[in-house]
Amino acid sequence: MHGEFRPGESLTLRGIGKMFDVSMTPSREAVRRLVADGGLILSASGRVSTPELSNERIEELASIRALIEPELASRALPRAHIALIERLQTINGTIAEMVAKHDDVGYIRANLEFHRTLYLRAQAPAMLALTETVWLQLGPTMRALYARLNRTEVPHNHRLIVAALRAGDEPGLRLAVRSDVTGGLRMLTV
Amino acid sequence: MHGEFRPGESLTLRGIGKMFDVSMTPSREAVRRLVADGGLILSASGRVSTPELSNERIEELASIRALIEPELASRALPRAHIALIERLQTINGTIAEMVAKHDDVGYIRANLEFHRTLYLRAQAPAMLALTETVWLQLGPTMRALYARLNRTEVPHNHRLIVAALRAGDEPGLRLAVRSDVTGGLRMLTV
DNA sequence: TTCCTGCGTTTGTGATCACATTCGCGCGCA
DNA sequence: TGCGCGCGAATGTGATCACAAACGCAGGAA
Repeated sequence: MHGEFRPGESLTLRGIGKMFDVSMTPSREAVRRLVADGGLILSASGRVSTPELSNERIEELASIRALIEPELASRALPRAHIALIERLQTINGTIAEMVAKHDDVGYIRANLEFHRTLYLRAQAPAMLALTETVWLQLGPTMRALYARLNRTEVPHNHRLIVAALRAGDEPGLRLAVRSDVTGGLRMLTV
Repeated sequence: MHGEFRPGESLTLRGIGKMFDVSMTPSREAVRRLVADGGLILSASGRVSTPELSNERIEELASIRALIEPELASRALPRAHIALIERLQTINGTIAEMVAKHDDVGYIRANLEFHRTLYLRAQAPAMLALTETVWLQLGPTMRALYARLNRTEVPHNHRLIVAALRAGDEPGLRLAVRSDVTGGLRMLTV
């Protein structure tokens, strides 16, 4: 999910086991879970690798994000106290640090934390879980994107999201979230 | 997904293994996969059971269906030839049979097949997979519902869906799908 | 009757093994 | 130089085992 693996990277059960000092059994269970969620793909012969998404698939996943995430943001809006908004601004600060350090994985992690922090307020665990499933599928691909473009600042849409939250502007919030979600992924499709 | 298990039913790895004449290992992997998708829940001590959904959770899952499924139907609409529409009507016939036989599991299975057949035309595999994840979570609960109410005919909304497809009526299709999806689940919340 | 306490049984966990399949690299041939 | 064949290494699969934890039922105390 955080882009620690590149698209198409292949993994082995024994290798994963060594990473975490466990035997093959726990590796297999973890892999099975990730495969179920689309975070890893299983070849016909049972080999495991990170997904290499086609452009169509990327667009589809972006559509799903554009469908669900504005809804989550909208549900979070009535419950967004000032403490939450400040927390989001702090995370934006972290994002700025990651941009400065050119830490791609850190950037993705902080970016997703921004969204998750907001959506947690929606009190919609199943919807959030579904969204995280989509993030999981996009992880390796997002890494490939952010490594390519050279960001200089925090995404503009994050500031728009915070502003809309402050103003209680529901349509503005939906639009800002939608733009933030589709904006980054649009440049993924080569 | 098809409601073969009641909500809160508990399963054991060794028991599942016996069902399919395999050892614990394949059972564990299958269970892990279903747990990842929310089709089964894992207690703190590792015991496995089917989920007993709260009313809030049922409403949330219904919202997700109401959000995604009209989108899938809408994407399928331009590609819905006459052959597809006839296939949907055939499935409606199967549903009528299941109603007559009071076969709850068969009813759920045919009902989901109706939706899946339509959505497959949307050419959106990730979106369909997400939707099936939701169906999976609702499976045991749907069984509990359909066993309770005594249906006498095919759901009216299924006929509306077919009519909207024939007419190429996109707003009507979205509405019919949305009604079909939320209608059944509304009476679940006791 | 109700609650608590033990204890035997059931259950999940992680490790390990044998085996069939597949991969990938190098050799040899054209 | 390019292509196909073959063999050894690597990999996933399913089974089994030892062990610790949890469960659930029975018996006893209040």
